[in-house]
Amino acid sequence: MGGSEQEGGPAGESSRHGLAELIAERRAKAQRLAASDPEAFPYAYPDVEPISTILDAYAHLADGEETEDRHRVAGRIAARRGAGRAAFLDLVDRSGKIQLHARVDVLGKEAFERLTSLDLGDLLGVDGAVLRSRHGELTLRVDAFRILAKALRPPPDKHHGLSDVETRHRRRELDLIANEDTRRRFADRAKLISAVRSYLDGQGFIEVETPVLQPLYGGALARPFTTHHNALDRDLYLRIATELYLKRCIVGGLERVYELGKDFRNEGISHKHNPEFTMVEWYEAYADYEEEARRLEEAVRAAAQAVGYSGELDFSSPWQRVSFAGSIEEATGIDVMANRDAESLRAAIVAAGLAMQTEGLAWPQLADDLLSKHVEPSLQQPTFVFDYPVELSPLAREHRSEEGLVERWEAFAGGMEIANAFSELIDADAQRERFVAQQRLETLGAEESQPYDELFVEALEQGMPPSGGVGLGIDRLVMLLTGADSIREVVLFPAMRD
RNA sequence: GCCCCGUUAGCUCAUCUGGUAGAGCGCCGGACUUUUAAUCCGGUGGGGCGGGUUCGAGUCCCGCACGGGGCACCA
Repeated sequence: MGGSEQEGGPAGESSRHGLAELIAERRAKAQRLAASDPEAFPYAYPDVEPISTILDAYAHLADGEETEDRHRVAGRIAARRGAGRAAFLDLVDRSGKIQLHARVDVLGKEAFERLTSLDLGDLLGVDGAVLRSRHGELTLRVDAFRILAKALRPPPDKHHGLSDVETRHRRRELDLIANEDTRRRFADRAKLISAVRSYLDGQGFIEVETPVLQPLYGGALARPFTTHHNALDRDLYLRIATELYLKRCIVGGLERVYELGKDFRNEGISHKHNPEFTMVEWYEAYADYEEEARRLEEAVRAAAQAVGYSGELDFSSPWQRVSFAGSIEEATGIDVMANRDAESLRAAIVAAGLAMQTEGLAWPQLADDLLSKHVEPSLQQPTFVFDYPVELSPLAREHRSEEGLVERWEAFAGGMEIANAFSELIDADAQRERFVAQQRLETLGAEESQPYDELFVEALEQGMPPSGGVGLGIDRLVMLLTGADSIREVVLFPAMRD
């Protein structure tokens, strides 16, 4: 539907007579039910079993076999067949779907008619005996039932479901009602997050919570959202990363910390980008980026296992490893390390005949563009890209043997970046210089740079142990492990225009 | 921000060159005691918004909104 149509006002309802009538029918039924029985809609319905446990427990039942085993289920009415003196209903809960057999000779005329006059989408609780129909469908013979809630609005099509992408994202509840795939995907998301937490917890990490509202943003190169604190009468930023605060926790001696939560970046929206997204960052004293690469492999493997991933990507260790400069040279023939200023790199790009915007870009942007446009899309299988230029990585420690590089990797899979890690820069004076260099880059045309964070530098001055840190994009990992091609499919309520 | 495509009933979809907009599901009424996209009969409901061209616009033109894809931006 067009987004311009707003619900609510009498004018809006009258222009959609059909829907208004449907709602009126359902509301009248709800009122009749309430009038006929003061307890028509109970406040609770205890001892409900998941449908799937009943399906599993009676998988052995032969066609036509009946039991007197009573079970209680509850869910939403998804379909209804037959009438007269017997009817079949499909009841759906979070775990699955089961058929109900309603018989007038079991329920009596009044209750039978009350049950069969329900609408698709209504919520129903049932006590019944398990049987398998002659057609082989596991079924509950309805012995007693409670109407739990009335759906005033019609549900999506019982067979075709809801396919309109816009409605699926704006009205996620309808998507969840109509599409089992959607329900499963978000259940998988929860399992994946739980697996990552559980992995880190098991490795001695402690989960911490650092400010979302920050006086100064940092830890990534991105534009922030700004907000305002009234009592303090000052502007604050929504965090773009948790990095700097987590490192202060490492300085403080917490040794292994992680935070899993939302970051906010005020940038474009795409199938890979939502303005608020979920990231886990972990930091670990006495480890370097090699150690963290191993950890990422383990964490992702745990996540893949948790959701039973069986797709094309091979997350079994060890992942492919390439170098930043080497992968660019292989893809484009350009040696970025031999062209260390914007002028000469731009010339090399032009000479190579690459269709790329180069005007006004500083060296780091040019080098990063080469990677993201000519290398990243081809990285389908999980791959680490190692050893980035120092200009791109103001928070990473200088490479132990390669001049001009830092010890940093990014992990890619499915043509997307999923993680980023460093041997952390722990030298306070070097960090101060990097911040200054960032400010200089900004004047050379960089859109974003790392703001100078004096409090962070002072924290480093307390002495920080050699450490490794990782940031892993949860939404993108969910995309990969559930086969979603858009981040909007793995975020329950993605950002949409009003 | 730019380019391309899309928007028809509550849902899923039709509607050849401009000429009274159809179906299935749902919902309402009726038949049916093992159906499963139940079936059968009858009924109900619609062109995203705003302009323009035309005797006549869902269809052609312009603008807007929203969505999808791409670019830019963005690790």
